[in-house]
Amino acid sequence: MSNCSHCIMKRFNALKTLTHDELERFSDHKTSLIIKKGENIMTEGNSINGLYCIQDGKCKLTKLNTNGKEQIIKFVKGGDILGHRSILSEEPVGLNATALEDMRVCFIPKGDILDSIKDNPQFSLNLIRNISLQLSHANTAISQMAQKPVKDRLAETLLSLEEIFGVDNEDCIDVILTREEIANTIGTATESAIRLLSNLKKDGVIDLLGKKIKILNKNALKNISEGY
Amino acid sequence: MSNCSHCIMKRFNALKTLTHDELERFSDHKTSLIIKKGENIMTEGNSINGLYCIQDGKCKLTKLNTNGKEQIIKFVKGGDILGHRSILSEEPVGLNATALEDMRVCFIPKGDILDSIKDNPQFSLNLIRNISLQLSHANTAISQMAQKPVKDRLAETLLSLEEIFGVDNEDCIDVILTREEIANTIGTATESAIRLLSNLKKDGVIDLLGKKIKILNKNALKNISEGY
DNA sequence: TCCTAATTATGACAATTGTCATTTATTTTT
DNA sequence: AAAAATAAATGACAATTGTCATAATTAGGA
Repeated sequence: MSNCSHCIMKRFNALKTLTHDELERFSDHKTSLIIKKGENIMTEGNSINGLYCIQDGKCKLTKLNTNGKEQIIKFVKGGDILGHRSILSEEPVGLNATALEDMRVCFIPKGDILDSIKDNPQFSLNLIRNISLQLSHANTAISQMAQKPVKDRLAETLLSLEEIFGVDNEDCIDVILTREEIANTIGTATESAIRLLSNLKKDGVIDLLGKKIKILNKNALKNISEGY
Repeated sequence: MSNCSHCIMKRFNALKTLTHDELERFSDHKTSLIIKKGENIMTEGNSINGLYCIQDGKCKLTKLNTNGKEQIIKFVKGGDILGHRSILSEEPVGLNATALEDMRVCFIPKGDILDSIKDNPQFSLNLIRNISLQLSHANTAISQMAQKPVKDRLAETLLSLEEIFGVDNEDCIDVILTREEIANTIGTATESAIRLLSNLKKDGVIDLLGKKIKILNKNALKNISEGY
């Protein structure tokens, strides 16, 4: 099994402040998992006793609404961590993390994380910053969901997906989502999402190649996302 | 000037874990402020160098959208604290805090807070939990804004306002908001909020006494908020 | 108090968005 | 490769929500 000291994860996020010794301790106790597309890493309401480090692959964080609809709150990819909020707050997990493709994930037991939090103030501060930044993003999302029309939110979401996942060798946004998942991200009916995507294509702002989406005119999208 | 050791604040939130010595230190360095209705305690984008303890009065936390509309993210009242997110994350303030009525507020300099965070792990953990809980609420709000119709969101908001502020001696929700502020909370046009409030009154679910709102049938509101 | 300004309320209409039905295309399974 | 299942696309229509105009009411200042 690979060693945390050499893991790409330690270049990212809060983990980059961990010492060699701490990483060795993680190595000794960690377990590596393969999560298949469609499976959950974490499930809303469950409690967890450790931190998940995403080595590779993409997943969606979702919340099931009282009306039974799925809302996608956030996308997560290699280099990100999951579960730290739940560890720190000692609350159950608030969101489902569902793999969008096969994933490689490491699980580090809660005890080791708490030890590092105690010993390494910089580590715990970075965890707090991570949560704090998420709160800031969430507040922005509330505002946009509440006040922007669906078309603007779609434009915003496409830009944000390219920002998060980058583009592949054909300049398409490098993530595969169903139209339903796009609809569940912006908070609209699947048919509406499909129609608005078609309109954007007709206007030459994006191109649709099967499920792949290519942004042709980023400025136009930015303008649409701001209501012009 | 009053002493933090005897302040009602210390019964609430993260502050309840502070020691007598810490509270004395706070007392020595704190400043008391009166914030008039309509004035800002904090302003979006500004940096702050301390923690605000709300002694008395109510305020709204808002975000200005790119389209110029105000979105109300959260309501805050006596016993709550403001600014800890910004202190911990070392980022500028993300929201405007605007007084809904005259307020009494204490300001405790950042240095004292950071000292307590370092010395008192329980205090810092409680701050994290506070932020973490806010994130959890924010995620729920995203989901509801995205997927629930305006009527449902209004019902939800009325219940939540009564939960937060309680009722006065006439059983009205104990906060005065304009129709525009209600609209900015649920994310709709002022006229729509007015119309839906009128409908709820016509249906006998609430009563409207000027700006005061009285919930007559909490169960009916709960059902509406869940789409029935 | 009266006057002015702001807020609340309501109507009429337009724009947006959702729902249902159906067709076409794509993916998965056999 | 064919069949079955799933997803995407589109039309028709209904429901929701927003905008603009205007009237009624309330609040705040001279």
